[in-house]
Formats: sequence, C-alpha cells, structure tokens
Amino acid sequence: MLDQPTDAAACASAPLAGGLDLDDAVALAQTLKALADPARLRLLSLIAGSSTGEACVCDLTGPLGLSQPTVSHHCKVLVDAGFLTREKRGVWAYYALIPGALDSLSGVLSSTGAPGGPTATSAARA
Amino acid sequence: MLDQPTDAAACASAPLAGGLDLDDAVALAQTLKALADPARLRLLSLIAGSSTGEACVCDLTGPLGLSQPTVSHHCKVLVDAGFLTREKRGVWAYYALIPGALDSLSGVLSSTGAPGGPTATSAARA
DNA sequence: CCGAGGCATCGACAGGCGTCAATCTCCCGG
DNA sequence: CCGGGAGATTGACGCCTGTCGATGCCTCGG
Repeated sequence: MLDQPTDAAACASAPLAGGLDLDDAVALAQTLKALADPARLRLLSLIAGSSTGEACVCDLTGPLGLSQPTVSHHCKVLVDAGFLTREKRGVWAYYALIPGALDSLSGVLSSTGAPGGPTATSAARA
Repeated sequence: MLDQPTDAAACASAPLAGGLDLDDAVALAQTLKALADPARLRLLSLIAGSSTGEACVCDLTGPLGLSQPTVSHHCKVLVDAGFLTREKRGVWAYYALIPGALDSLSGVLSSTGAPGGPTATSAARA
C-alpha cells in the first residue's frame, strides 16, 4: 500500500472529472461492440446494399461464408443493439436496417471531442 | 446430396454483392473494437475534458479505478488504433487525442447507410 | 554516483465472444 | 394430415481480451 500522501497530484493539476459516466460508458461500449465485428459489418453492408433494403438469413450465409446458426446469432445481436429490424414473412425472416441508428452513433462519436458536449449521455438509444 | 438446382434463389433474388470487402471489414472492426470498451471510452473522455488537452498515466489511474499497467495497456491500444498520441516529457508520458480521428470514423459509419458511398473503403486509417 | 519514482513490459488468470454441429419449432405445400 | 424446409435455440470448444501482480527500464534530483 505505502499509502498515498498529499503528493498525489504530483504530475498534472486538474482532478480530471470525466464527462462520461461509467454507466453511460458501458452502454456506449456495448453499442460499439455490436459493430466491432467483421461479420456483422459485412452483414449490415449486405443488407444496406440490397435492392429491396432487406435480406433473409439464407441469402446471407452464402456471401458471408458462415453457417446458418452463426448468421442468425449475428442478426440477433444487431437487432438487440437497435441496428436491425426482424420481420417474419411466411417461412423466411427478413432483416432490414434502421435508418438513423448509425447516424446517432456518429453524432455521439463526434461530440466526444467537444468538451461539455450537448446530450451525449443518452444517445445511440433510439 | 439433394444438390442445389436452379432453385438456389428460393427466398430473395439479388446475389447480394456486399460493398464491404472482408479485409476492409476486418480493419474497420479492429478500429471499432479499440473504442468498444468502457475503460477506453472514459479514458478518451478524460483526456478530452482535460484543460490542457493531455494527461499522464498517473492522473488517469485514479478516476478510472484501474491499476497503472491496465491504464498503460489501454493507452497503448488507443495509440495503436490512431486515436491518441504519446509524448514522453521527462519522467511522465502525456497522452493527447488526435483531432479528426473520431470524425473520420463517424463519416465511415454514416456512409454505410448510403449505397455506393464515396470512399468508405480506406477510411479511419490516417 | 546513487536512490527514487513513473511508465512499459511480462506472465498468468478469468471472463466473454465467435463459431459450428445437432436439435427443435413453426409454417407452407401437397 | 403429413413431409419438407427455413430459422432459432442449445451445448461445446477455442480464441481473444481485460485485468492484475511483479519486474525491468529510464529519467531526474541530490
């Protein structure tokens, strides 16, 4: 231990009161973690590049080179993170991306560089 | 085998040629993964909120509640990802964030929703 | 020249995450 | 009513990563 006397502020000066609360940091990290995967990024890109703006699982397993359960798992993660919507039509499940979800995330990232930003606390959470 | 005759395109229609290459997806995922951590997000926020725009390790261990090696590890990850710069002044190492790094990432995320976007291929890589 | 202190690195451990094979459920066509 | 097929779920395995304790390096003050 060796305790920590009054010379704790040895190097810098400001007490460094961070603008990001721990709870908010965890939420934002979870949203980012949903995107921080090559398979999920390509999955979003595939759906975004589709002509109809939606795609079913059986069409995604081919281009991604992944098995069906894996694709289903990634879709579930993206739906849970608020990036995709799931619509069951007959036997097939069609996934479409929610417009604005990525935009709000971009706004949060840009506001990080601005000290005392507006409302970065409760964003990326439509 | 049951083979797969011409009914391969059973559900959808388009061959779904994704705009994101696998190599590009891996690179973007690695950049996002550097941010997808509560400790690193708070670390960036602390440095951004600092009056001088920079902070040394010994000042970050306190607010983050992490040990010194852990903070040093996170700083290394962020420097390697291109979000922070490391400047050794005397005994102390001062970290400052690179302006524009988060902005370019925001641009990439926004362009994902635009089919046939501009240059999302080689971004977030200053 | 030598001691002290801040930072980076190493080794180890626990937890989470991505992936697949196997199985189950649900819906449609005949 | 029954068979087939698409998707979701479960269980297991392996890898990656966050965390800490211990140690080494490097710089500054005396």
